[in-house]
Amino acid sequence: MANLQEPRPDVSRPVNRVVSLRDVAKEAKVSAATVSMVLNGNPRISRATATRIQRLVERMGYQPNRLAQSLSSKHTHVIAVMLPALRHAFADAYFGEIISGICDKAGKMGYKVMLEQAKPEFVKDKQHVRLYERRFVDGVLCLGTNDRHRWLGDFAAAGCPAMLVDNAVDEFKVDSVVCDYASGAEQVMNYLIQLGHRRIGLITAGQDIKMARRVRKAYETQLHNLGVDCNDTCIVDGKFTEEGGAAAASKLLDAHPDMTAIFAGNDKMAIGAMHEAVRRGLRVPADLSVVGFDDLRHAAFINPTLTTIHLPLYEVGSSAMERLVERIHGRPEPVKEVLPTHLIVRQSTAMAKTTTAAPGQN
Amino acid sequence: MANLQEPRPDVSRPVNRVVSLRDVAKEAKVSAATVSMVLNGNPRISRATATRIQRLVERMGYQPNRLAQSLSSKHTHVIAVMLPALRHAFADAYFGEIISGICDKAGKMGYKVMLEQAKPEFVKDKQHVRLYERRFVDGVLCLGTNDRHRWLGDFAAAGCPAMLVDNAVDEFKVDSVVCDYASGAEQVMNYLIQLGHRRIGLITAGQDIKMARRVRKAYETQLHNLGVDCNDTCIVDGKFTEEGGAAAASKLLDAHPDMTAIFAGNDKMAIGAMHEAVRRGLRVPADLSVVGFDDLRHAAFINPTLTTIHLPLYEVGSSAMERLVERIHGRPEPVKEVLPTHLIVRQSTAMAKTTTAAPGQN
DNA sequence: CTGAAAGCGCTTACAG
DNA sequence: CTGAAAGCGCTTACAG
Repeated sequence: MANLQEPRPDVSRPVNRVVSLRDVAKEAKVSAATVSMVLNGNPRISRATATRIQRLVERMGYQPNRLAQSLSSKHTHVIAVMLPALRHAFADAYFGEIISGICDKAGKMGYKVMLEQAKPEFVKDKQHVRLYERRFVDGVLCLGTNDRHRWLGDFAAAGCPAMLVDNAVDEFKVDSVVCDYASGAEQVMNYLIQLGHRRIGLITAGQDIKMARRVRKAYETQLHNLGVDCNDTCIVDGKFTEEGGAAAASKLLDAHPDMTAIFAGNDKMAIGAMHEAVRRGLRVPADLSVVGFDDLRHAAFINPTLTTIHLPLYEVGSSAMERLVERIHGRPEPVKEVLPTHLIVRQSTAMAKTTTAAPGQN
Repeated sequence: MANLQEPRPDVSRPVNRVVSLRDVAKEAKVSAATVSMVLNGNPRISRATATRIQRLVERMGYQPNRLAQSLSSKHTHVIAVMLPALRHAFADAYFGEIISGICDKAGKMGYKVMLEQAKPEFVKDKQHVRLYERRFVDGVLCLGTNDRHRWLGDFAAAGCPAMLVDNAVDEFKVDSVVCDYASGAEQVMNYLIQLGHRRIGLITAGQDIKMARRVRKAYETQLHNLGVDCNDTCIVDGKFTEEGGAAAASKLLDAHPDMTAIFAGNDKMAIGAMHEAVRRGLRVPADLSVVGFDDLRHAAFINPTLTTIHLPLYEVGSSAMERLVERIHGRPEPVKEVLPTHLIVRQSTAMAKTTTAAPGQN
């Protein structure tokens, strides 16, 4: 009769309790260390024991507690994505595309992704480094950075692996993976000039962002080489937004009624510019050509569809993730990766008016 | 002379090693438990010791290791956001707006947010529950779900706090916070009918999504009450995308050349529909009124600007986060929250052609 | 090839 | 009001 007690569940171990490494070890009559090594593929364990234990793990439905794993192993297998403190950062197709690349690659590499926003108090409290110091993550990917983000220097100081995504900052030695903005801007300018445009306006934004400065630089250089004088009234800040783009276009068109083309530093500003042009009764592209930069999804669905530079944002995210993990694993060389961009010609651009008047031109 | 050794740094403790609870305790000449309790605001510790230790913590720059904290305390203070397995889920303004609300609220509540995508293999391997079982997170927020997502039932079975965001599923008892889709659709239909529209097409999508079914239901009921016969050729699936919306509009306009209004189940499809209308030489809104659903940011920046239903997505995300934490803390009552929606009238809608012909109407 | 022990850095009862 | 001990669930040397 006393034997009847045996199958009774142990009170100190509720039936539904999650099974631990020790439970498996006990069941297999080996040490916890052995089970751990089997799970981690340590070749020291004999194939026989390994398969026997693997089966048992399967059968018992054992799931390692990652807190314990990480506490022991010192690796969290989590990385943080830092977004800028913009109200619509998460709803922004630009960041979304990068994050998509990051998450897909992370999944494949066995990493999890934590989302953070670089709000003022957050960085003031050094939370961005705490993320690493307190063992939330193994490294940080920074999106939407600019030169004023002095907290970027904190990562190196704390020994936290970090990488800038689609931007670079000279001041701090931080790794980066970026799109080739300079080449993109050159392609736009070459194309517009080929179409006969001379009076070309630039809607720029974020001159504290190195990549944006490169676009402006390329624009100025091309016009300069052409002998077109481009004073500052040809360049207006559009704040990266549709509203800003519309306002900037308004300023440009007021100052230069003869303007035949507008090159915007991103698709959103280009869309705002087109909006403003239409509001003024201008036809796009007949009266005004508009070019964007980004190739966001809906650039192909506005009216007219937008000529723009395609940025390989998904690939930039994916590659940045990969490089960051290499850094985490101790790769010493600094990373400076540049991915190619290319022009997508759609409906928002046409020959400049003056040139179309010339005979023999098609 | 032997005393000279004392200040020499202990070899077993590298100078740069991160300071631990024990280091603080040793320095303060109290037990680790005491320091821990001070940090956790346990009132058992005298004010004197508490402030003394707090100052020391500050001075030594102590940062608690959250892995150790979580392993002991059983709380991770992390929640997961599960996105659907769509290629552009992260770049989608709809999800972005919700995530924004979630992250802001999470930050305020001391929670971190982990990003996951419900890819087929992910859910097949039960990774969505593992997230909880393996102690990555304390709970899960599910976005973009539908009736075919049978894995939603796994959360309850595993005792994992979970919540559906902006959708509900009858089959499983999962909490939810949603926008009032039924009321939104009613507002659209009332408005269009008031404008004199009778031949109204519906571009729908995701009939395996309860919220989408509610929109369709409201559409059908309103037309039925009006005595307008609406056969199935008035309802076309647009797959939630611009392309799908354009194709759906094409079908609708082919089948019903007399159609004066199209109501799309989301803004993207509405934009696609407008695109198709313009392609056919129809003027929006003069020839065809188009109404969207979502009120995404760029709905106000397309041409013409889009009349649509505003969905409080940020608030839905924020509220879902709050409710989830309540659930994690043991709140027993199931959550079914519904947030109000409202019509935003912009430029894409006008009086129906036939009615404008009638005298005395304004 | 495997085990026993120590340790990761906290929190939580249990004493006093 | 505070301390010593046990424990969270793993991994990593150290032995043999």
